[in-house]
Amino acid sequence: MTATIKDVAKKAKVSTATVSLALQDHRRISSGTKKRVLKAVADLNYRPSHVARGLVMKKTHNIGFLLTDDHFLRTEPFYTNIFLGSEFEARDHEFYLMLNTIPENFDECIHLPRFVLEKNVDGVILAGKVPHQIIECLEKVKMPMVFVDYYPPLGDYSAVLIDNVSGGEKATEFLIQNGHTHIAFIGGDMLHPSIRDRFQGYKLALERHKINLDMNRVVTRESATNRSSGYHAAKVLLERGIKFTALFVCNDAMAIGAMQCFREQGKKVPADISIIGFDDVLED
Amino acid sequence: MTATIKDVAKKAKVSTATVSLALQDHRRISSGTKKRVLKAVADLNYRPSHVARGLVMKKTHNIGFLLTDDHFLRTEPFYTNIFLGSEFEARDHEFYLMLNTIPENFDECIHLPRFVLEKNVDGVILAGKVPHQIIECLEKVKMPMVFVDYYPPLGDYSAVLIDNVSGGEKATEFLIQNGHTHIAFIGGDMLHPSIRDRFQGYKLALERHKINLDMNRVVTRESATNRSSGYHAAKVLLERGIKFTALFVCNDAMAIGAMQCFREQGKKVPADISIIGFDDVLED
DNA sequence: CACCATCAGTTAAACGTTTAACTAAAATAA
DNA sequence: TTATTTTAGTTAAACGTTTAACTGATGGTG
Repeated sequence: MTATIKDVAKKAKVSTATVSLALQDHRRISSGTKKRVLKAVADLNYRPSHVARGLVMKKTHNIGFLLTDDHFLRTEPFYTNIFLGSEFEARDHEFYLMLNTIPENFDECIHLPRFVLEKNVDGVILAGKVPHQIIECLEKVKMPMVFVDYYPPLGDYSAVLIDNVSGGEKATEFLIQNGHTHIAFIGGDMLHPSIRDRFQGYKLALERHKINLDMNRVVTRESATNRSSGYHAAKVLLERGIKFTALFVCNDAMAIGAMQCFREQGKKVPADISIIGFDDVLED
Repeated sequence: MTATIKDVAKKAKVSTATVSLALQDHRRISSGTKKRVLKAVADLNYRPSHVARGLVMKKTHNIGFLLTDDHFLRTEPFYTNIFLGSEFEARDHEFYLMLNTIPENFDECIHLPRFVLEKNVDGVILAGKVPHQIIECLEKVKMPMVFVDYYPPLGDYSAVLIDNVSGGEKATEFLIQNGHTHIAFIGGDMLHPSIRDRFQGYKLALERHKINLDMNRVVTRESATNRSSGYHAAKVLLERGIKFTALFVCNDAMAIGAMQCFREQGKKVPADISIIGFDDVLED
């Protein structure tokens, strides 16, 4: 089968310990021996077994990646991208990523991912909004955690976030810079902290420029944050018949939907309406 | 730390071998002892270590999942869905799935996934079209493989496929059944076997019903198979000014794009044009 | 009664690594 | 010279399982 450390040791005429140390470039091993070992390794096409190493080191070199299945399946590949990026980075550091989606209605710790139960990961990444239940469960077993694009309402955690307030502010600011004063806003699920923050940024920018906030130009009744809700929101906005020359949409998926609506209504983008989104998602 | 088999053995006052056997429900162990062991297991919240087990059994209970990164990132979550389904099924059988995306321009075996090199998977699933290079590499190391939604041009492999010809036939047949005789076809990347087969099904259905194939009703010049190419193809079709009351689009992503085009042009679906797609992808 | 099966478990080796503790030889210091 | 340190390795235990081979006890058979 595959070569093991013993085969390498035999071939290089040293002990397995020497092979192990040589591969770690340990100073205890002379450079001559290191060369011999490395040659044997190359000849036999040897790679240390992840599993065996994990067993003795009590480190699995695996990272769990948790998100709700609907996040994973979103048409807009936002979280898929985050997963992919994590995988690249993990690979660079010789880690594996194990994905585990969880149902949104995560009822009990019954569904605690196996890799947690089997201590098969050294820590987990939680992407997007996850049920609070699972956070508690993970905390109970002292599993190292880091959040991405979500911060739990209570507790003290490590998280990778973007500055949504400032982002929303900059987007709005950009429109103002371009001479717009009648700027509408379309939001989706306003329960989501990111969306709320972007709206907050929108308001701050208007305030700074002494433009007063007209709630007739704001549509935040959609419960989803996807294309079709963007489409609907745009329709609602048009039906109100109020003037707006620019539009800040809380994310790109909704922005795409909105653009589609405008196109159907014969409005040109950006000739008639300037639109700015958020996320850098491609239309197709 | 976590309980090991030794802790269980101690608590149940048996040897570790007995614990192991009891958990496998081995007939060598009396039911009384089994009860005791199971109780200890429950009390200590014990789960066998995936890693240690893998080491001795020479089975990792991991499955590699390989697809090209662009497949994974497609807006249309087709492969993401396949991945998710595989994960569910794997979970049911106590397997883990390790995803590894590969660049499309897979140049050399340099990029052979680590989990293959480290013998960290028992086999791999290859989803969608993958570079032939990697198939050869995997074959060289005798890695068990199964293809999903793709069959390599040469060789003899296990694969999970749908019957695209028959599917295309049924879709077209359905339109015919509903009284249509002027049925257009929109295709995407015609190099892809699945798309070609669906087109083949379209032709077969027409033939069976003595409707002759008019290539003016067929648009197959798009190189992509996504929303925007569907949009363009629909536009091309309309511009030809030829009559068609129904349309079979080779997949749902393109169908959605086509519908969008029709809507913008003021055509009602299905009042003016009946459309059938392929894949069961949700619009949003 | 001697012999053989069956039952219910235990012992110990094995899987492929890492690493603390040891050793033997060579170099340095006193 | 002897004592000490440094160098360059080796030995063996450990990680948490599984399982083939073994052990004793009990029961059945001729």
